Amino acid sequence: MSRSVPDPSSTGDTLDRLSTFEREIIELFVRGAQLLSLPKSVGEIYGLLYSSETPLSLDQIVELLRISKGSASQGLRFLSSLAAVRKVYVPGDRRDHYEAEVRLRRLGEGLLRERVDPHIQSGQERLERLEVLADDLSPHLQERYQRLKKWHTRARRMMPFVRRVFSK
Amino acid sequence: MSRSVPDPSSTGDTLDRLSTFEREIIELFVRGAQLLSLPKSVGEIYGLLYSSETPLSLDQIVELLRISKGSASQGLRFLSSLAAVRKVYVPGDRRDHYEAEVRLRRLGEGLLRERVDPHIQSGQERLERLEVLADDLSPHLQERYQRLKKWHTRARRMMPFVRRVFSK
DNA sequence: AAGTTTGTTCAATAATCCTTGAACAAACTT
DNA sequence: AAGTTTGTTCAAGGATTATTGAACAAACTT
Repeated sequence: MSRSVPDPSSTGDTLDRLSTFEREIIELFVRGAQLLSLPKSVGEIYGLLYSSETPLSLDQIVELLRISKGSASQGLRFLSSLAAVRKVYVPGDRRDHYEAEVRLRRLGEGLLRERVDPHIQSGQERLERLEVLADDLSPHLQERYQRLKKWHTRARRMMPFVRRVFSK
Repeated sequence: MSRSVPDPSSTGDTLDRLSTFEREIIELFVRGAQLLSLPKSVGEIYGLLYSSETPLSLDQIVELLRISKGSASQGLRFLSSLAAVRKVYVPGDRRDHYEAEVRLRRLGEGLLRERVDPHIQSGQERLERLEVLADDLSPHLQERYQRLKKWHTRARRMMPFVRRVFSK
């Protein structure tokens, strides 16, 4: 199970198992996670799987990243829910192994589905519940209400389009 | 300085100064803030200004939302940095008054400029720093590196396009 | 069936982020 | 110039979120 070139600058007993390059890749995804306000561990796990040549099991991830089993388990579950990682069968090994989904398009789809769509949906419902109140409102609030509805319609119309940006 | 219809169901001494409708609008923006992982107070302030007929001063905001002066000040500063609110001159009043930028396009521009662009920029730099290491890498890591660069290029190319989505 | 491996759950802790309020500065008023 | 109004800053506290690790369950092995 050969891991790639270890960093010579690794310190003492830590005996890092990741090359400089891999660590840089991971950091890149950790920052990406920040941008999306996702936990650091999620970025780490995805980054590790992104750079790994072979699928990795939970305990390999735990060992390489030095995070707890709990974090790894939860992180993998989250990433699975986005379809950002998938389980792959490894002959002769009982453990689940994971690999990264590297097609940007699929990543985008998962994120939109899990994190944006629900908000658009709940905003939709909220606006609908306001509809009944909207009649006896000041002209100003009427205008603002109409504007909100317009935003919302546009957001909904935009979605399939945004999805397409990720394609190809 | 007439505020709009107070909610009849307001409880005791609180004597709410916001109508049901306004409160609903505010909650809508609080949820929106959540989606973007912004502080609740930022959503509240924007929601209040969005629904307000007249520009409001800091202490009016403090009073209406019952948040601290500090929160209001910081929230307004943040919203100003996005150009999501702007100061307006109110004759005969020494205080700054704020009103909401309600053009979706402008809001989108501010958000992209302040929260997305910097990340794309720093990712850019990070990738460039990796370039030098990229030569003596396993074929697999080479491939992943190329893919990352492709993502990045696409993200950059996408930006002006995304901006345009907000227009008109 | 007893023991092992594998992975999940969840309560406790750690880390992070938001809010408050008091102290301060700047600009105006008397 | 002393006092007031207006707004900012920031340390302390509160609230929220992430991570850990131990207990547990399920599936396999001997």
